[in-house]
Amino acid sequence: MSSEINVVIVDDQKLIRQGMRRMLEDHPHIQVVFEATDGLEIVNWLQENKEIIRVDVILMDMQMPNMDGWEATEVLVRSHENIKIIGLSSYDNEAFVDRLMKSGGRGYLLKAQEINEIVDAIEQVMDCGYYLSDRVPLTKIQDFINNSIVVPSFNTSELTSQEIKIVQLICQEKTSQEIADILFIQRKTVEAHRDNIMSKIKARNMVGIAMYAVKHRLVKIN
Amino acid sequence: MSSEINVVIVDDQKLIRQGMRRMLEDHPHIQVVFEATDGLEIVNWLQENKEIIRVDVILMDMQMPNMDGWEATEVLVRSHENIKIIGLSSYDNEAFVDRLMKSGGRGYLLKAQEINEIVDAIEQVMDCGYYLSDRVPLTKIQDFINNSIVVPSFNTSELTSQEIKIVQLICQEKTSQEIADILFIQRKTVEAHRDNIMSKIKARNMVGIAMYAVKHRLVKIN
DNA sequence: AAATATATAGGGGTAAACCCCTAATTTATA
DNA sequence: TATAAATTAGGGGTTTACCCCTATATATTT
Repeated sequence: MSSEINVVIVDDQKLIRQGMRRMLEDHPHIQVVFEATDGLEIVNWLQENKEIIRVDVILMDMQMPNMDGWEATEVLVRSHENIKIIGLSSYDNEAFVDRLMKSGGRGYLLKAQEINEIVDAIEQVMDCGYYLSDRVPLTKIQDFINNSIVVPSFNTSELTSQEIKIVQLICQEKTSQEIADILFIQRKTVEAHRDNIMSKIKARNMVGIAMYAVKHRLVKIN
Repeated sequence: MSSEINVVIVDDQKLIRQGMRRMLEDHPHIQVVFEATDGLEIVNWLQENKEIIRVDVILMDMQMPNMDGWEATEVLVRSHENIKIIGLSSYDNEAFVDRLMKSGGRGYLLKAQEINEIVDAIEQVMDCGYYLSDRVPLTKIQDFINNSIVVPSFNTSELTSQEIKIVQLICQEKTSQEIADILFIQRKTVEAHRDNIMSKIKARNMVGIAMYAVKHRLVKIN
């Protein structure tokens, strides 16, 4: 399944970028399609090139001028939800990993790590959606899996905040009437919203809505 | 005695499977007869091929979608008692080892371990029935020897494999009729299964089933 | 051998979901 | 300010989900 993965490298150090690119060149199914020197550059570049070039994975340094890796990740997961961001850092720091994952990152790598593991990470992120290195303590991983909520402060997705409320209630197995009672609106209104949601996200039924909510982390999985 | 050992590799990562297979190819008395990507696949495959191919050892990853290594082990030690299952994981976690041994596993290996140790483990399991790595504290080993009763508690994943199939199709937004057509059974049968699933997992509707599937990782989230 | 679990399938009814449609008011944005 | 988007609500029809029930064959477990 992992055929032709388009990767972008974001790091302020040229040496790192080039080294990474070289190493990835040994893996023909991985294409480095762009290099950026900081968060701002990649955000702007994607804005202009999103229609032209498909980007699957971004290898993002954390410590960078102008806009650091965490900030850039927060911005990009909202505007380019299908791009998977893997953090890159010299520091094996738990708080760093934490923050990145909360920002919407899909994995965290150390620069000291071997190329195999980087390729692994890219492939695993493409296949499973996430990559968590062996080093990351298990408790952290479970923590992460359990609390993988990111309540979209902003308009994350294409859904409005009222629609998101309805989506969340649907995920709690509420019927339209129950949702109406909770939100003090009419059942017909809930149904109108629900139908809108379905056509927006191209869902066939409420299960589709629930799966969307999970995928876009609109709900907490206990 | 260890002549011609038939091995199955179960891991969701192709890289791991292929690497393992390659490494085992250097040992001509070990044959890799099948690769599966998750617990469900190996359970189903064995069901269909138990008469045709003899399987001696299964190298089973722990963290997998659909049905994880522990669940699969619990199922398989019941239905195929002569197959010896060696756990495989990236995590050197005592609780993981514990749970696997309680599920009926015969040994636990780290992916980081060298191929020699993996071959060792396979041979030792064939000869002695068990393999416990040097890392495992001695007390643990004695624990196992003393309490080497396989406590197959129950169906961990309270769902049967047919039910899991239906759950997965529900998560793909299929209607009962569509599921029936896919599984070559009647719509009424699918509905009976669905109702059973709902009462088992205490779901109110299909969204509840989808959320359960997510929580218990019966489905992959892309 | 008996009890239990699983997979199968059907009858029949109610409520909800689903899928069209229109349309008013409010809020945000160009 | 004009336009667009969001929120609200309703009419009406078809399909599906949901919730009872029974029942048989097979497989597994005790």
